[in-house]
Parts: sequence; C-alpha cells; structure tokens
Amino acid sequence: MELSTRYTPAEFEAGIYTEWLATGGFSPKVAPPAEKTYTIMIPPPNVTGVLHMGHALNGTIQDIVIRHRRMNGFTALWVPGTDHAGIATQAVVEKQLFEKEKKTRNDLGRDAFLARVWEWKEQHGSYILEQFRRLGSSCDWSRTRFTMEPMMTAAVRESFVRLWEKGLIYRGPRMVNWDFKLGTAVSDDEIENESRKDKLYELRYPVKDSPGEFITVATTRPETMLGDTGVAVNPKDERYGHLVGKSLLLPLVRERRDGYHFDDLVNPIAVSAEIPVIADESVELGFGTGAVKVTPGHDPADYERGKRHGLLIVSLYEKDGRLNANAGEFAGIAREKAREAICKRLDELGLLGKVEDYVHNVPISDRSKSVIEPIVSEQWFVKMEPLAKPAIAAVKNGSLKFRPERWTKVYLDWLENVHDWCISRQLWWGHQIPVWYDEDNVPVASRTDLAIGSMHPVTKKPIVRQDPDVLDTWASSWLWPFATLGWPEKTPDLARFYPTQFLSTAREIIYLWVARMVMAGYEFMDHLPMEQRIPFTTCNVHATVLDGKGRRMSKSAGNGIDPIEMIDKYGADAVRYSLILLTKEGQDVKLSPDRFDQGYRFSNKVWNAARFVLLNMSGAQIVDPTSKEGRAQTRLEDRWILSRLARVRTEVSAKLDAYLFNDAATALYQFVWNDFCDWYVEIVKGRMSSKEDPSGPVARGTLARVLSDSLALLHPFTPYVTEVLWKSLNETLSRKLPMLMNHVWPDGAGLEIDARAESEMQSIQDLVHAVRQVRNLTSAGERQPLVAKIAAPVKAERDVLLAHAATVKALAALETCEIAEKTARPKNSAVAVAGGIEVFVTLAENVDLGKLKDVLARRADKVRQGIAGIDAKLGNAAFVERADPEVVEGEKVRRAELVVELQLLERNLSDA
RNA sequence: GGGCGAUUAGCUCAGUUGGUUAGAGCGCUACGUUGACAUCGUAGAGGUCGAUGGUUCGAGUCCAUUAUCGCCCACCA
Repeated sequence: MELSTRYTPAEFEAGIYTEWLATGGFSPKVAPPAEKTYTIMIPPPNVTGVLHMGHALNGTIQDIVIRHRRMNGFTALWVPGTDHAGIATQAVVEKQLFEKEKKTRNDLGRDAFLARVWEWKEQHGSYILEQFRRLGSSCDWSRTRFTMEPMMTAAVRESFVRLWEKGLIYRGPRMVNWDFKLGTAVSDDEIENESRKDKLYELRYPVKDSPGEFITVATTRPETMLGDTGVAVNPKDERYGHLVGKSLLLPLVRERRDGYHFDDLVNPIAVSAEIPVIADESVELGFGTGAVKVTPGHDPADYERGKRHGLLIVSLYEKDGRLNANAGEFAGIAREKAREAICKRLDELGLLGKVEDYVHNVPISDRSKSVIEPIVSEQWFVKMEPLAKPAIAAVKNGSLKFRPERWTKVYLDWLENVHDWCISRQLWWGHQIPVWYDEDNVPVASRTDLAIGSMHPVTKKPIVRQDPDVLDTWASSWLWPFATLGWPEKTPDLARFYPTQFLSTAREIIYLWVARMVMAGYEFMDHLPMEQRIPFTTCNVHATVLDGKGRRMSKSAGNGIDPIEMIDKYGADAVRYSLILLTKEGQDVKLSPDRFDQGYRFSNKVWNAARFVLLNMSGAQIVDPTSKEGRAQTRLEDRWILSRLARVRTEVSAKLDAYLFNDAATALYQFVWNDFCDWYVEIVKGRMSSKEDPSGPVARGTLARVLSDSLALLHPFTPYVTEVLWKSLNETLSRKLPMLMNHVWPDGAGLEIDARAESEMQSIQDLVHAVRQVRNLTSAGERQPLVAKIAAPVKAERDVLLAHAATVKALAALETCEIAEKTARPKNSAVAVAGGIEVFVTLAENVDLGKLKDVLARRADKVRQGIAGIDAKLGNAAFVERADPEVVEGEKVRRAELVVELQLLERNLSDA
C-alpha cells in the first residue's frame, strides 16, 4: 500500500475501526481453561451525555490498559454502557416537552411520559458511545449495557429484596434535601455548597410575661421563623441563663399551627406560637447574638436540636414551594417572595433588627442548580454502616488499591462517617421501588410484580398499589460490575469476568459510585469467597481536565474543548497521545486546543519514519539482525538501536503494568523521535543509498525490527496509525501476521542491552554534536565543505572513531575526516572539543572567530564550574569520609575527564 | 474549621528511593529545504526550583513554619 507523504488520520481511522470490528471486534475469545481474564467496566456515562475531555482522557486510559492486556494474552473484556441518570434525563425530556408542546409530565401521565423518555433514549442515548468509538475504544459492543434494561431491573430488585430481608432498608419521615424545582428528594451527595452573598437578619422575639424584653436571633432565612418551635442558647451563656425554660411569643404566627412530635410523624398535633427557650451545647458562645432560632422542620441542625429537646416539627412548604397554611397570612406565597414580605411585617412591628451583608454557604442541587430546602419527608433509606465495614476493610487489607494512593483517605473518610442513604426519588424515570402495599398500607418488597388484588405474602390481604417512587440512580449503578455480567443469574460471564481488575474514574464520584460499588460487591457477591467479592482491585482516579486558565471546563462557562472537534482536526491518536503526555497520573492538567499539536506531530513522525522504512524495503534483501548470520553483519548503530529498543520495551512494559501511562508514553516518544529518527535513520541512510551496499540487508532488517516493535509498543496509545502502518509493513515484508490489535506484545526476543555499543555511540554523538556547533558558526548562505582533523589520543576512542569515520562524516556533514592520535592545528581552523577529543575544522574561513571564542569560552566556564564543584566536595573531609565510596570515586573520575577537556579548551582558546 | 493538591525556563509540565553542569514540549533567536517528515532538521538563548529555618558531607527532592492559588469535606444560626 502506498502511503501518502502526509499523515492524514481522517483517511483511515473509520476504515480501521471497521476492520477491527470485522475481525471479531473486541469480544473476548474463549480461551483455554487456564485463561487469564482482564476486565474493565466503563463508568457508564449518562445517556444525556456528550463526550467531554474528562471522558476522552478516561476512555484513553481504559483503552490503553485493555489493549495492552489483550496483547499480553489476557482474555480482555471492556464492557461499555450508559446510565439512565434518573434526574438528569427526566429533566431533559421534561424541558423538551414543555418547549415543544407546552406540556408538563403530569399533563401526559406517567406511562405516556415514560414512553417519551424511552423514545428520547432510543434516539439520543447511544450518541456518547459512538463518540467513544471515534476515540478508538476497544469495547465489546456486543455486551453494551444500560442501567434501565430488564437485566438491570432484575438485579436491582434482587438487591433491594435482599437488603429488605436483612432489615437494611427502612422507610420513614426524615429530614431530607428537597429540590423544589425537580420535585424530589436528593441525597447529601447530590448537593454542593455554593458560597453566596446574602443578608443576615436579626429578629426579635418578645419574652412572654416580661413586657419589653426580647431575645434577638439571627438568621439567613427569616421566612423559616414561621416554623420555629424553640430558641436555643448555650447553657453557659450568662446573658440568657434566666430565660431558659421560659417562653417566647413567636411573632406573625397564629395561635396554632399544625405540627408533629418526633415520636409520631404521622398524626398532626397543634403547635403553639409560644415557644420555649432551651439550653443546648451546640450553640456557640461567641457567635452572633448567642441565641439560635430552632426550626426542626427546615434545618438539619435544628432537627437534631429539636429531637434532643422534644420540640415539635412544623413544616411550612407545599410541594410546589409555596408556603402552606401554617404560614397564616403568608400562606400561598412562593418561598422566594415570602422572605421579603415577612421582613416587611416584622419591621412594621419593630421586631426586625439589624440586616447585614453576609457570606455563607447555600446548598444547591447538583442537577437543577436550585436552592435545596431541608424538609421532613417520608422516604426510603438504606442502612449504610453494615455495608461500609467490608468496604473499609478492603483498602485496609490491601485488596483495593487507589491510584494515586491519596484517594484512599478520601474514600475512607466518607465510609467511616457514612450516613444512611436516601434511595427514594419522587420521579418517574428510574427503577420503580419494588414495594407493594396492602389495604392497610403494609409494605412488602418483591422480586416479581405483585398484581393489584393479589395477596400480600405476609398479611394475606389484597395488594392495592405499588410504591410510586423510583430509586436513586446509584441504586442501579452500584451493581454495575456484576449486574452487567448477568447477576443474579449465575452466568458464564459472571464466573469468568468477575471480579474485574481495573476501574478508572473521576474523583467526583469516589463516594457516589466507587465506594458504593465496593459495598455492593461484598454484599451481593456472597457466593464467592471473601477475597473475590471485591468488584475491582485497582481504582484509578484520573486527572481533572481544566481549561487553559485553570478553570474547570463546563458547558455553562463555555470554556470546554470538544474532543470530537479535536479528533476531526488532529485525529483520534493525536488526541489520545497528547492527553497521556500531558497528564502525569492524577495531576490536574490545563488544556488548550493547541496542545493536541504535540500528539499530531508525533503521529506524523511515526508515519514518516514508517514511510522511510517501507520505501527502503521493497525488492531488497533483508537480514534479521538477531539471527546468527545477521549478528555477524551488524554495525555499531544497529547494535545500539537494538539495545535502545530492548530498554524501551522493558520500560514500557513495566510502566504499563504499573499503570504509569505518562512515563510509558514519554519513553516511547523519546525512543522513536530522538533515538530512532534523529540518529539511527539518519546514520543508516548511507547504507540504503545503494542496493548493492553489503551493509544494507542487516540495516533493513534492523529498520524493520525496530519499526515493527515500535508500532506494537505504541499500539495501545495510538491504535489507528499503528494499525494502518502495521498493515503496510506486513504487506511489504509479506508477513502473515494478525492485525496489530490481536498481535502479541513484543517479547524482546533476540534483543539485549549492549552497554558497549551504547557508550561508543555516545562518543560519536558527542563528537558530531561538537562539530555541528562549529558548523553553525559559519555565516549564512556560504556553507563550504568542511574538512576535519580529529585528534584522539586515547586508543580505544580513536579506534571507535576510525571504525565509524563515515558515520561522523555524514552526520557532521564533513567533506573529509582524518583521525589520528594527535594532529597539529591547521591555520585558520576552527576547533571543537568533545571530551578528550579535539576536532580541527578547516576550510571554514568564514567562521566567525569571535563567536567561536565565545563558544569555547562559555564551554570552558562550565567545565571550570564543574571542576570547582567537585573540588569543593573532594576538599571536604566529611564528604570523603561519609559519602558512599562509589560516589566519591565517581567524582574523581569525573574530575579527571573534565580536567582533560579544560586543558584542550584553554589551549585552543589561547591559540585562536 | 478540617483534609488534599499545586508552586521548577516566557507558557504547559517532568524530575522515581537525597549524589555529575536541574530536563521535555511549545514559544523565542540564528541557520538550513541532501530523495521519511518544513506537521522537518541543526545549533543557541533562557531557571538563585514560592519564602524562611532545619536535618545532612551533600536538598528541587526529607522535616518544620509560612505565602499564594485550586479542590474536597464539615449542622456556626
């Protein structure tokens, strides 16, 4: 196949992906009994999602791992899928419904609305997975899962019923976070605190039977005063000691409100407007007025205070966010407007004190971005403490490792302080809670649907309804590692691929998802021995991708970079490689679009290096440099590049085994660009010039070997370009090898580290570099052929140079090159010094001697500096005494070398 | 209030267990199109490693304090 001179990924990426799929795709083959499996479950993106840079990075990481393990003989499975994302998806469809038809979900009714959501999901739900495909992800598409498919429903019900049977699920009125915009409860983990500038209002509550006496409280939410059922002060606070136990007259409030006692949250009782002053340690002495209004119905801290002191709970809101009858004259007002109205009334009564600017944290719903109100509501909960125990043990006994390790602490902190999990959501899109009630409202959980009218298995009374609420999205996602494999059925997949080995995810969902999956693994995979229940053994927490200015990329800020746009422009390989080169483990990365250039240039470099190799292969004889006859024909540069290859192969393998992607990618970058392209290819060009050159065949063999192994080593990082070049290489060499994706990882056969070749090559590189420095001193446009006389007094070095004079000549662009033990400096010659070797370069009469002196002087300065540094050390008795003898010896050797070089430099400086 | 991360060249970042003259990519300067690649090559300039103190023969690296920025957790109304 002819390769065009330009690397144009758009020409082949789609075709290569099709070929991958045509050869069986990425479904793991059934391997021999002793198969080693390697499984990754994709963190299922929301069906509403669009690929962003975080996904692109994480997709790349997972694909690198799975491709590397696949090439290493593992039966490798990467399961893709999406999450139904209850709230997010319902919100999208509701919004669309309203924009297009001006209807709400209630206008349609539950079934019709859900049909709309499914329709939407079918149309848009796989978009993000297609984007993952563009990235080159080698997922097993035949196993694509969705958290709302029937298989998952079975798993969700099984898990719910099991927890129910163990008594870990309970229902009751509790303080929950209410999102009025979405009309549902949300869990603590779905809210974020936003620092906002608000007002702090002081309110005055008259003391009963003590005219003119007030207690002043401060609040950021004055409207909640209508629900106050007490005022708390610190027991040590002398200002208020005499008032504890007395009553206050709550302003604006009717004589009676409807409320509840903590012991009975079902039957309402009358609540007086006379509220007690209580003493509670939780009130901070030095803060504010020292008195806190207590609203057990609408503040989590007050809920606890109220519970401790037997206060009553008054709820103020209707489900639509307007104030209810308890608000008296303010009933029916939307909660945002109530604040103003209430303050106005209090002011008229002279009961509004200071109003000051105040910065504080306001809880915001992750999904709707609306302000969360704590309310008391009846919800389903999961008891978390028993589930957390094995998940805590898992990291403590080393079964689960986080990378970077520091996330272990984050995970542990959450688990050790875990709260019960509110799992019910007042939504329609999601797994409906598998609980049915009889006519007495007695609930029962069931794996299968209980028909209306059928018999309640416990009470034997007729079933009258199913719980209308749905489960939190994470109540299905936490089953992902095994439900995707068929659990609760005992499927062959489950037996083969569970537990998985690697989970890579974003840090935001360590609590929401990672910790819960670990809990679920231990809880539900109880048919396995303890050590095999863990859902994954390594949890990689990838970098957060920030914009060029260090801000989070977000849709609302409009500072995101669309990976698909970048793939269109630079190619998927360039996007992948750039991301990996830029992200050192979990370290955040600032990304601007032009950063993808690096990956693009690298891919282009690989492309053109391959072109060079292939152009020189056809019709020529090729000898394998690792064969017996080939070995005898190799030259220094062949042995050198093969030694470098041996090193890089070992290094990349080790780094990938350790999930150090950036290190592996950097090592390959340097090997391919610097060692192979800059040096080896340049040196070997001379041997390619004629087909008759006797050193040609083994050079061709070396080129082929290095390219072949390089492509394989690079394949996990840049799968497309390596696959297409692999194909060409195979055609050119008439090799019958499988696609690179299914090829074996290079085993290093016949390669060895050749320290001697490396050190000899180093001398040549130093020398060439020194001559090039001189060459660059000549003025523009007047380059003349250079003649060099090289004085190399040390025999070993001289022999190497003599053997490779042609190489030096070619790389340093010399006309002729004489090498001797010593040689006199010709007139008007420039001089270069490399270690103990002098190179006199003549016929460069337009050399700028001033510049030359500068170069030599600067170099001499550096060498002197080096010597001085070493002398300082060696002159220090403590150093000689205490430092490692090897280090001391090394310094001495180094000093001797530097002294030789300095002598040469000084002599030539004075001659110049 | 607690915890974590970052601070190294103009920019974006490496620097593994403390040990040669602290590196890379981009950008910049000069030069160069020899048939893999100008999406390239050659050479060069550019850094008292945030600050202070300490440990050590020796600190970008370890310890303490501190400054600035960012993230997470937390019921100060």
